Amino acid sequence: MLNQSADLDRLFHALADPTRRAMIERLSRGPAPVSELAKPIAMSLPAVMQHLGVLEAAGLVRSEKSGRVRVCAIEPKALSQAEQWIDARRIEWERRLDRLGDYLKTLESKGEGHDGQD
Amino acid sequence: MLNQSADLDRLFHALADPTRRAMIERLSRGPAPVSELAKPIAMSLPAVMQHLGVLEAAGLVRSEKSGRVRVCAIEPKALSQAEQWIDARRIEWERRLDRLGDYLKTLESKGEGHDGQD
DNA sequence: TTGATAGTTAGGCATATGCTTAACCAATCG
DNA sequence: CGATTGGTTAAGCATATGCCTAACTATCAA
Repeated sequence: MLNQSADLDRLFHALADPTRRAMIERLSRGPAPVSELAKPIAMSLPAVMQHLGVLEAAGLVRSEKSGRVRVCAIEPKALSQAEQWIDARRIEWERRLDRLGDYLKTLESKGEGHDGQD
Repeated sequence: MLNQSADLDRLFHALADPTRRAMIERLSRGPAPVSELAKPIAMSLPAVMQHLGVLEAAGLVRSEKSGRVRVCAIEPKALSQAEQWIDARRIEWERRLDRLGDYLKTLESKGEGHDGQD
């Protein structure tokens, strides 16, 4: 659990590209060899491989060579790590709003007749 | 709902930096002026402003000037957009595994005595 | 009105990213 | 074997990103 920040860097960076997201979308429908991943992408194969490298470095995809084809598959754990970070923020934010709401209610019941806006 | 992809690009890109995530973490505990955001960051003010710009461009943060201070606040809708994309992938992926599971169960009950591994 | 505070603009520079082409390697297939 | 298919490596280049310093503007306070 050390240096989780660098993991998140790689994770979100990997997701910040439409080509890479398209690759993930394809892979979430099932494993595929590199050439099939590349098919719908208007780009040279080496470029596709580089994107794949980014996805693997982020832990989002794992791939294995069998014969001369490299089969890629999604690694859903990484995705949920990203989700967890976002979730944690949302929870913090909502808790804050709840506290604020409680506070405002307290004001309301204590000093009837004030107009205390945030 | 046009060109949602560019939105996601900006969104994930904004999240792919530890300084920017730290700013979001701070803001999810409540609004703050730029100078307070900058305090824990070992970086020049202009650099912090640039990060803020990225966050605003991504729709993650909104800010407003009152007097000579600019007060920043989190914009939680943007975060949930990112979450939605991730969620959609997870759902696709899980549905696929369910189908696969069903299929394997079918095989099992039809051809008892085979050893059909994936 | 002068000075301090908070932010902004401009310009520049080092490194990272996203792509390309060309050449190369390794498993099939005829 | 020799050609083809699928992937890989290397080198190079254009643009984007992340930072800096210096100079500037706009409040607020004495």
